[in-house]
Amino acid sequence: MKKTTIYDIAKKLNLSAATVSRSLNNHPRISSKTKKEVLRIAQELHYEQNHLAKALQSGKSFIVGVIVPRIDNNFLSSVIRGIEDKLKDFDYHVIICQTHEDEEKEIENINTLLNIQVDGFLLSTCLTSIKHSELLDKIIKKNIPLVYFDRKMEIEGASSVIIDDFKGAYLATMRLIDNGATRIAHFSGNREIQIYNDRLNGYLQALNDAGLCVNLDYVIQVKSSLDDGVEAMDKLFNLEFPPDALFSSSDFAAFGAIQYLKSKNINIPEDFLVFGFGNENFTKFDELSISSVNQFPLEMGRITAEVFLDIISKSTIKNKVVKNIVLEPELIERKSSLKVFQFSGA
Amino acid sequence: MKKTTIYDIAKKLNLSAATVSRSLNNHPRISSKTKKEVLRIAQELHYEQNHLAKALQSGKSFIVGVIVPRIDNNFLSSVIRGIEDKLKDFDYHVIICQTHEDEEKEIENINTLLNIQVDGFLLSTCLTSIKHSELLDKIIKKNIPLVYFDRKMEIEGASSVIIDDFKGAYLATMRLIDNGATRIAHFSGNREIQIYNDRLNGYLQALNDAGLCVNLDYVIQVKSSLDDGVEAMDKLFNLEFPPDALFSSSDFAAFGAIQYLKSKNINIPEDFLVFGFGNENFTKFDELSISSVNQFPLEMGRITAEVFLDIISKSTIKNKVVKNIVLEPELIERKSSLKVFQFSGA
DNA sequence: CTGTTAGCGCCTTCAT
DNA sequence: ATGAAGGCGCTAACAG
Repeated sequence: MKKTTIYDIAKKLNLSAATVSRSLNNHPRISSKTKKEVLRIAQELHYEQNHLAKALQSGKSFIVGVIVPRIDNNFLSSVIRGIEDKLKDFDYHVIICQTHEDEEKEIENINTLLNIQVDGFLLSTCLTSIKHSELLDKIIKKNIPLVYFDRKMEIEGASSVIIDDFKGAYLATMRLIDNGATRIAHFSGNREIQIYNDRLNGYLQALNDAGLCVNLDYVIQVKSSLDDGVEAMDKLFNLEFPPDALFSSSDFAAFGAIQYLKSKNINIPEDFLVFGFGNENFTKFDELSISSVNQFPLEMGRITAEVFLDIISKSTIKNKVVKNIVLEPELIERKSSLKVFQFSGA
Repeated sequence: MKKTTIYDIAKKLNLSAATVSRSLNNHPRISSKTKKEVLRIAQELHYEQNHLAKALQSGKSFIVGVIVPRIDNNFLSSVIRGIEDKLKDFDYHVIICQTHEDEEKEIENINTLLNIQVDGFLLSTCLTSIKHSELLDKIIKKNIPLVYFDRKMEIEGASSVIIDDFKGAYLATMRLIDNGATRIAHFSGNREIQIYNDRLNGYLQALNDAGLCVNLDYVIQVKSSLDDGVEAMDKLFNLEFPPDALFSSSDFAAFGAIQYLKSKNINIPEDFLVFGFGNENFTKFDELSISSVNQFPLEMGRITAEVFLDIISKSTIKNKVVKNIVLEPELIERKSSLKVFQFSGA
């Protein structure tokens, strides 16, 4: 059986397709009698709007493209959920693309989404070099809303929703210091990516403010993976003076670090303090109990979607809405960074 | 600047839009000279095909909908990656929806995807009751390819790509028995979902074949989460005769079980053997080293996509292609299920 | 309040 | 080998 269109229901009611269309869209100056009839017949005939036709006609696809490094972690999948939850009330659909931290793949994804004419880009980017600014400019030029979340780039005309990574890092490091650490190592990410650079700077600032000297041997760049955490920890413990604490910009790497420490029978938090970042699901489990920084992923997703909707609805050709939102991080302290009481006789 | 269409390039070349369209689609009876010119001008004008128009015209959206319980685990995100990798070579795009194990949400997702006229459904379903068969029938009636992966339902006309869950469970349980376990507990999932039922049956069959008696107190239904694993383990150890091994249909729950055991100073594998299912990333780490069943997610995704492409290309109105593929599981044995040698003087 | 017309961009008969 | 015409389903502009 053929799909029913507005023409079918127009014919049945001796109306024009335009009137049917208007009725369906609840146009103000259509008699409510007509509207009711149209609605009735529409149901009767199991009418369903053809989004494709509407999209072609309106120039909008009602699809937004979400590009992330990967989806198999709690943080990003929660952000995505936040985005979806918000957007579904506005009839937008979401296409998710993964870059696997590969810049080429991200370019490819952007082009694909450009191709299917998404109405907006929501990006947690892994792009670093400015050689890609051309592509991003294309998005801006085409007036497609571009909202970064978590990981942004500085692009004229792009919006962003991030947390204050510097602050999160600063506070986390400070907690380690407060709790007695003096030789704090740091797992950094790719420093061309702003969040990792910010976290590094927060860490450095905290050391500085506490009057601790910075040992660059303690700063190691890792990928957000357990393997890298293990390996990096091994490096640190082959130094002449190994650290006594770790602030990791990745929970996964922190997990790896803890694996390593346990294998060496180094006790946490008695002998070594650990603070992670991201508040991944596994951090809260007893055996790990990793202190971490909460980035409020659901909220971040929701707000990212809201910024997009704002741009869509309020932007004019003359006046482009651009929002840059910074969320507050929250420290979640678990066993791994607990203060160890020293019974110094006094 | 306006988007360039085939008309623009037709005008520039004094050709008809039809010829341009044919050239772009590499139609056989267009002179190669014309084709070349069209291609040249197309590039010059930065022509990009309007997918929406093509979709409207062809009745195809070039989008396939993927519905999964959740994306934040290794198995499903890898399957999705496999799907994407395969499909992108055929110009199909993927929309991912999460159900969070909520049947209502799955229905909602299916309706949404139906609405945007996806060209196919790739489902890892959480639907159990047959009350939904109506909706699924709608998909079949509309002749939209429906391919289940991992979790299937028995629907006339639907295809599926799954692993042999029964066999995986049977073999895993058998290994535990071979390695000395006699009181093997099982974490089951929702048994209305076929994979969990199959795994349960594999477990039961193995016990039976080994001449071990079944103790239903040892079979506990859990969600695929650490919390549930901890809780279930607590239940088991409050039994008069606690088990000496666990076959869990979820790695996450197995992880939880191990957390519990460690907190009780029960050593693995000396005092207790564990076998999981899914080969999640974390299973391979030293502290855990959980034996598990590999489901070859990348391959499963690829094959699922291939089945879809097969259906698309080979199905006729008379002859509907239906494929049901069962992959072989692979046992991955790690420390958690190792045989413990008993020095029985003999 | 409703009808007519036209067009979004593409492809596909049917001609030539 | 190419052109002309029509239509996919919908909405917006212009009438009345």
